[in-house]
Amino acid sequence: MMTKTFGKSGDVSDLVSSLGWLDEDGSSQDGEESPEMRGHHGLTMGGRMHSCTEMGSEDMEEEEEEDDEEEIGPDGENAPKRRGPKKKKMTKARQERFRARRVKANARERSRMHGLNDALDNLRRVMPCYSKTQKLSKIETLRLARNYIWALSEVLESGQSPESHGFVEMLCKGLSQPTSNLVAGCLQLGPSPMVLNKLEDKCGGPGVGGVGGQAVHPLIYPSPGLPSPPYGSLEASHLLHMKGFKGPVYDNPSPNECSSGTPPYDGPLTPPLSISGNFALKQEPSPHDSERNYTPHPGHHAHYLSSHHYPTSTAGGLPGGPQGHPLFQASRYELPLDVAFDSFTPSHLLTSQMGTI
DNA sequence: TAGGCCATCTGGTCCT
DNA sequence: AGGACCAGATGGCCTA
Repeated sequence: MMTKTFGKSGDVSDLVSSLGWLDEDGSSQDGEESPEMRGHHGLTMGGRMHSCTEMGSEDMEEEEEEDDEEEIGPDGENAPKRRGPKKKKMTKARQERFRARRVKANARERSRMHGLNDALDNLRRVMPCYSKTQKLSKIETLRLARNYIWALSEVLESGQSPESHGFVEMLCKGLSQPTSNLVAGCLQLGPSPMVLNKLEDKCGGPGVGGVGGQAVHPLIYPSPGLPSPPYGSLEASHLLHMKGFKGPVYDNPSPNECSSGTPPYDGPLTPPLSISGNFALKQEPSPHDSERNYTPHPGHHAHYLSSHHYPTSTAGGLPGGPQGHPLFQASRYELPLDVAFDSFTPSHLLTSQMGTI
């Protein structure tokens, strides 16, 4: 591991261990270095450290000197004195301060990324087809969110029905095929009889409540006589109480818009109508709060990943690509059994469940 | 096995 | 000086 990592860097492993890199940040409580540290030892020491201002190569050479008080130039005693300001020696005290700063910075960075992920998770919850186990990837979540805002704005402006293909196509614009299939399946526009059967199994049948006693979105089970889900009032204007439905008002996207796996941002997509006033945010406790106290574990990645499944975007076709629009293809992606449509309630979620995004 | 996605560490930069 | 933010790099896990 270390030998492999430092293979190109020469013998710096001694330096690394002398600096205490293997046991920083509590990441190696049992004395083993974490995988992350393994990787970054090689990176830091082997390459980028040369441009580091905090610990430049000269400082590193100084660090190799166990005696803090000796001052020997990089090339030995006979080396000409450097011009310019003298670099501070990396004494042990400085090393310790540096490590302490680094440890704190790492913790802050972790916390920051956790916050970012929490916000992303909150965003997932207000997206169509939220599933606790089949989470959308980060990039797909952002794309779907963009499309969702755009589609809702279109609904408000043009009166387009949220049940139309146009609405769903707007939602799926630029998404990967698996995600598009997921959305289409959620909105019952895709080839989803099997999917719906699964959902019925899970939900107790169309219109019979939702997962865990939560409401089923009426777009999925628009049968008459369904109990009114506990939506707020805004969703009525957004999605559910659309009057004067004029049928699909969808403008087909340009042929090249969905022709790549990671479609570039196709223009400003400025929503025609501002709905910013609908975002009355109310923070709810995050499910990750209990994970805030980071306890590094060799298998923490496995633990995380084993409990989250992401629809991979590598499954071939792309929207508008050679395989055609995903909404009208045979489903290659099955919905998870626990897809929770209760989150597909735009306004009440926006007003009551939406955390800080 | 390759590719996607992820968490993490890290150094640089900017700001207070 | 220290914190926030960012991007690069790395390795692990999962899936096709």
